[in-house]
Amino acid sequence: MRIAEAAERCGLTIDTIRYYERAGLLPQVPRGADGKRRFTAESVDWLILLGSLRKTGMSMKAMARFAALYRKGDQTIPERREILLRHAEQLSVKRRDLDRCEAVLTYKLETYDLREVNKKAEY
Amino acid sequence: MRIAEAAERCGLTIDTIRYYERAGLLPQVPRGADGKRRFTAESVDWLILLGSLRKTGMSMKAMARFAALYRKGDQTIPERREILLRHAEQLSVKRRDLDRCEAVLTYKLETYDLREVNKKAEY
DNA sequence: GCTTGACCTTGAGAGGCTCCAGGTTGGTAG
DNA sequence: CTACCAACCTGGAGCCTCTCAAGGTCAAGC
Repeated sequence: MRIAEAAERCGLTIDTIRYYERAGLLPQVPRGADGKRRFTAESVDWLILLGSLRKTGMSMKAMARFAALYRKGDQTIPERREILLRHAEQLSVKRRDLDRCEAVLTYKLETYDLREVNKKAEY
Repeated sequence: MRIAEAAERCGLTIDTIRYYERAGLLPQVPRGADGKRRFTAESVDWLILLGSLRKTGMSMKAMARFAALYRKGDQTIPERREILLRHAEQLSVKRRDLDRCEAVLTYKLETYDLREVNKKAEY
């Protein structure tokens, strides 16, 4: 498939995909006879993985490292495994950020409500 | 209190606080006779709110809008309320991102494990 | 043969920090 | 008293991650 379809399937934009390629985050993107990029189901999977990692805060540098390991072959699986495991831990940190924000918002909204009540009570 | 203490309490860096002030995200930061910024418990609360919003994806532009409303006084509370409510909805979107990433990671780790098993079986 | 649409590359610009150089001030040690 | 140090200040450069615009190529359809 071509870049437009790949973009739609993985949820990244066309520009971002090209940017990631330039940055070395994609393991070789073959081109058709027309010079245009061709993507397979696996490369879309890879993009989805990258997108997930990125959206949840992994840096491009770390993703580049991950991609480099991938290119080196299966003997790097233990290390890649480690990277993903460590990132999975980051997810709980992120969740805690969300929880904390939720608490702050709830509190803030409550104080707004209180003020509304007080205002009404004044008249 | 001074900026170092405020930074420690709200979890932002000193640089970020100054940056936010320049960007108009802080409702007036008074200075002492020495020309240095002074923060109160409330301004720390404000910084915590900003930090929470930022960490969970609100843009600085939106936060600037929020700050501008705040400066206009209590009659903007309904609108500020709306902004926070809408952001609270964003939190669930973020949570879904985390869930999706978790699923992707789990799947990926499983395939690594499978390969390990297969490799061992080959010999 | 001309237009249209999907792709291409290169490079600039935007958003959100982060860091650095160089300067001021206030308190403490000698 | 003076010298020094820590904590602050400002302005501006640099970095990361996109995002967009300009200008070019190519294939297909009218």
